[in-house]
Amino acid sequence: MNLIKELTWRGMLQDIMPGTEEQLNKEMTTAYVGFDPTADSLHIGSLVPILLLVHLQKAGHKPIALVGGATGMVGDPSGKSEERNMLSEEELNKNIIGVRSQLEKFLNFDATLPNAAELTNNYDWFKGISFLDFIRDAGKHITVNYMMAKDSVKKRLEGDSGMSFTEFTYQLVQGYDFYWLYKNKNCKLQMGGSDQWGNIVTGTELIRRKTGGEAFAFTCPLIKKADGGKFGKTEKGNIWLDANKTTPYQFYQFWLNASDSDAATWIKIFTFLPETEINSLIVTHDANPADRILQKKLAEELTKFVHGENELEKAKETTEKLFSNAKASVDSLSVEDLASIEGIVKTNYSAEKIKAGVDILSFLAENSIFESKGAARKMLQNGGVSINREKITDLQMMVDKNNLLHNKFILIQVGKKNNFLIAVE
RNA sequence: GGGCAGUUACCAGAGUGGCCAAAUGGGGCGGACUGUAAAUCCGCUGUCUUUCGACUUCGGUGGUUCGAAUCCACCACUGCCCA
Repeated sequence: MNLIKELTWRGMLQDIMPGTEEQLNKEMTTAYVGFDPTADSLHIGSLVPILLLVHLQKAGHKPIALVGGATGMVGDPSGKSEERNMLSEEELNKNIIGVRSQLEKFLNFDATLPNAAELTNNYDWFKGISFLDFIRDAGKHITVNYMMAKDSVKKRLEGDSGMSFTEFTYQLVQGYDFYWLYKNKNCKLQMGGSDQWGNIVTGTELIRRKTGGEAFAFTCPLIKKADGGKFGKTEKGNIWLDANKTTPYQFYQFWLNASDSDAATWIKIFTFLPETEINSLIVTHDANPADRILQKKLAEELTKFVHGENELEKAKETTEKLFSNAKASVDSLSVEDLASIEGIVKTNYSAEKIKAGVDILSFLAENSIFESKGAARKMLQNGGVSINREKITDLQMMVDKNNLLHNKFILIQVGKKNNFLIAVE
């Protein structure tokens, strides 16, 4: 399989350095992608770089995932309009462990393979390099003029928040990573998001000047929504790959909610389905967009990829229960149905209080569905709250045992998509 | 070290003594329409609260004033220029 051709039709190729394809065709090539340990889990924004590594390995090359323990301490100015806050070392270490364990799920680390994946942490080599060593070894080979010409730097110089020396140095630090991997692991290729292009090129430049060797690079486009919105953010923040932070159900829902135009682009990027299959899916989808064939397939494939078959099934079941009969009365949900709903917010509530009756505002606030009664009131007035699928507009309403489903549950919806299940016992 | 400009809510950005919880735009949330899309339209968006009202906000601390985001002093931070 030709990696470059594969990535091209999938729309995963933005910039590519001349000679990269030849290099890949010539021999098994080692390539790396860097991941930022800014949080203890990766989110779906990191999914594309991960997929680059997976595709690379599938094509018979050797992937290295680099966790930026050192670079994380510096802070990448790319795409940032302001100086970043520094993470404490402790936080950083926690994050590195989290990120590392996730990457392990997606790549094949079987050491018997010639192209087994590898994980590295650039802190391992940076910790032994002194500042003086660094500015002599790396700094001497790259001019400030060169570094200033980078987009990430230029933007910050033109802006009005300035840039610290620390962040200015970032590209050199990242460049040194590439050089180090080139020298020690025969890594000749770096991949990443297109915002990384500048940093990556500094690396190839450093390699060329220090060793006279040749290194290559390509980047993938940054994923955007068709309406220009930020990808991967919802009202609840990032979509994480960690099931504890974003449940598989929420994860599944995120993809299911993709717009038509996004779904067609995303299914190529985020799934491994072959071109012919995707094309026919698109045709089917266009014939009847309301069925959302693309969204469903996208959501299925990805949830399976990230969380596994089991979790996918559960996510689909929950979706089925909460949405497919949304118009039907709640009575159609059995005790088992309700008890086994997974992935949504569940809370317990005291049976005594229900027996006595609670006013709706207190009830919503006490169950942390809203932060305060005031917030609950506003939402109620906006017509955004349903109890057991019936829209509530009466602010005085009392919640009591008549509202219990199967004597035990209360199903609350805020908006169309936010479901809460209260178990009363 | 010197000079100049600035710091307002999630972001951008108006407001330069009372009509300011603070314009406007973006973002976010909710509603209508739909397909759990997109586009469009409508509402909400400091906190708490029985929509009364109370409380806390305009970098920080003090002050002037009946009254301060607005005036004064000092401090902090940021940017630009000079050394």
